[in-house]
Amino acid sequence: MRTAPTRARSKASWLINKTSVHAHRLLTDAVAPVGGHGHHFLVLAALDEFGAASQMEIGQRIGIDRSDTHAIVNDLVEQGFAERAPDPEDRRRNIITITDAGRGRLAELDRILERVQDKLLGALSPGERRQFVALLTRVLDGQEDR
Amino acid sequence: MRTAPTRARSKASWLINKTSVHAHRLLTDAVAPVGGHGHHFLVLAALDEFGAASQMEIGQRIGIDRSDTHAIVNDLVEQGFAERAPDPEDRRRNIITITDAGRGRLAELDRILERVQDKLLGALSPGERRQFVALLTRVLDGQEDR
DNA sequence: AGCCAACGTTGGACGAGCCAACGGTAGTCG
DNA sequence: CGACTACCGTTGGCTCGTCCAACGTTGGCT
Repeated sequence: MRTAPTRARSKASWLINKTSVHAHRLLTDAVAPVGGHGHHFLVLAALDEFGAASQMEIGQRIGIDRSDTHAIVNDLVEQGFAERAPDPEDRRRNIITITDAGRGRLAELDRILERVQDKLLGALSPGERRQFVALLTRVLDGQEDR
Repeated sequence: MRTAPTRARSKASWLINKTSVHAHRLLTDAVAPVGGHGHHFLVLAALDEFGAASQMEIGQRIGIDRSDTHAIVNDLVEQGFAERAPDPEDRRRNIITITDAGRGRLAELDRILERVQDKLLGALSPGERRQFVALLTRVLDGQEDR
């Protein structure tokens, strides 16, 4: 691997984009064998942590478009990891509920993703990983409210 | 903005992917007004730092496919920022050379990208930025050689 | 001479993120 | 009550970045 230009390697934006490609591939490769998808984990995590919610709310929480949320929820319902029911109090909405099988699936995906973190952050010590995640969180939060 | 699930926010892979979307948008938005492209900067930076090179070598350095390198070099040649000439010693190759105008363009894009870094890392102090870039570099390098 | 590898070029596949439009529902205001 | 507006889910499609396959040309090897 020939070295990239110094000017590029000093730009955080370039480092992030390049690393993101690797991270994304690690994630999809790790989750594909069990018939999963990166977004499945996010939706299940949101349902588990915040309880049943409308598709709109889920999409806002995990930061994806409502049309994509629709497709992900379809998958989860098909696989028995979530249930979709119309909201009796507001029939415009669907209420999505996580099932017991869904909680099991969430745990499975969580374990898989933890291994992905290990592969991704293998070059860092545990302390550095925490530092990295902390800095990254602040960078991301600084972007979200604009 | 509703908060994302804790499980997601603790995963470096998710943070990186999400931040990458913001970084990429900041980059393209900043570079579009001058008729540029993120990859233009990379190719020019490689030519400036390592001298004239084949398209293959450029692509390997900045980590993009040769077909995409082809398109980027086309742009740069059209705009007068680079020149493409067949290699007299190996006629399979093209030798790409940066022009004086190309060096000026590189400086312009570099200034623009520095402002992008400021927007992206606005939440971090100068010392934290250096730390962040250092950690990110190690993470990326750990992925490249696999 | 014959075979294989390298390079540039072209075309296209694939997924992620995003947007527009529609029907159905709820809330609001005259 | 009726009209208007806003919201949600659903469907379809657009754009861009990344990647791969195939081809013709050229060079190296035996």
